[in-house]
Amino acid sequence: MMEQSSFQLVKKQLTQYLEIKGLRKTNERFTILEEIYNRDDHFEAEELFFSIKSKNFHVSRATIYNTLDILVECQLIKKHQFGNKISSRYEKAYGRRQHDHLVCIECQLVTEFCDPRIQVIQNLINDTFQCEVLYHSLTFYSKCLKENCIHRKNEEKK
Amino acid sequence: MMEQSSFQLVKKQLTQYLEIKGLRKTNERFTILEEIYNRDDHFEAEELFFSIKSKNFHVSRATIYNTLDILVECQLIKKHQFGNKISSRYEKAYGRRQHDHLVCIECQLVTEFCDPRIQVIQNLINDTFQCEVLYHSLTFYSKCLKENCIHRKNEEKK
DNA sequence: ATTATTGCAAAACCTTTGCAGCCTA
DNA sequence: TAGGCTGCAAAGGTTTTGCAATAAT
Repeated sequence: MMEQSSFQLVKKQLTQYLEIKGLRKTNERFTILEEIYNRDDHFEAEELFFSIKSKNFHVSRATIYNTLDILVECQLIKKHQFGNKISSRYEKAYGRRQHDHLVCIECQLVTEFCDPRIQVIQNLINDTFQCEVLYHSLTFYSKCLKENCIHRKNEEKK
Repeated sequence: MMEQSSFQLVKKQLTQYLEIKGLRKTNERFTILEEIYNRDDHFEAEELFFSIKSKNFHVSRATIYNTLDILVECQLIKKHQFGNKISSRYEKAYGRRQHDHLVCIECQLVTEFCDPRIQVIQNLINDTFQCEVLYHSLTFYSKCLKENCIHRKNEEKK
């Protein structure tokens, strides 16, 4: 879990963004931010909805989605769409270095990795097409890395 | 448009796949295949549905989706999920070299590119995580490359 | 007091599913 | 003629929207 002092920085970041944009500083928004920064996974909106609910806060789905959009805009979280699932996934972004993902095609376990070559490719794209890439998505798909994955076990049984 | 002789190869490919899998060779499946191979874009299921309809064939959505799944399985098409749109997109795959995509964040124009470095990264992932990557998705997002893009024009007006 | 934000439910959107009837094998 | 495939419509899952009530400024 993130240290309390670090979370204060994130909270301050959001406060500033809301002020600059003339948006309101509501309890819901900070509750959602805190729940996200207490997680360490790549979660779906629905999972966030239930994890907040389980702590006896109540925030509606509409507010969850609204706030997720805001947090993406101010770059406190990142949004991903891993191709083998329909719903979007999110992860906290503050203070984290650029990375990409390796996803299990069966259980959706997400593993992170960094590779500087992706930046080299991006620079080449910029030059070749005379454009400015704003962001990218790179995901590799393989079967599970998890030793005790139920799908891996199924495979061994065969 | 693909030459007729090339399409015959694709059709044969599908025929063989259906036979091997014990699936039936229906008119609908070949009609869909043909329509796909007459296109040169990255299309959505709904677009395919209407382009077939406009030619006075009739194929239901259920059959479109069913057949798209089959064509992905036998690798005659590829399925993509570009993050800024919800629905999946497809493109023909037969005889095409591996490539990735650059997508306009406003009008969704798709441009293709190749870079051998992605294979280098993939090999490193395999070694590092002792897994076997089955496929990948790499997409760069930028504003439009199209000279006469409506969004680009809007930008110039500002 | 003003008006952005919330919660709720309905709608929208893409995709899947159930089932009766059709058609391939 | 057996059963996989189709079309249709309904259902499913995720996300968005309309609107009245609430709360931040």
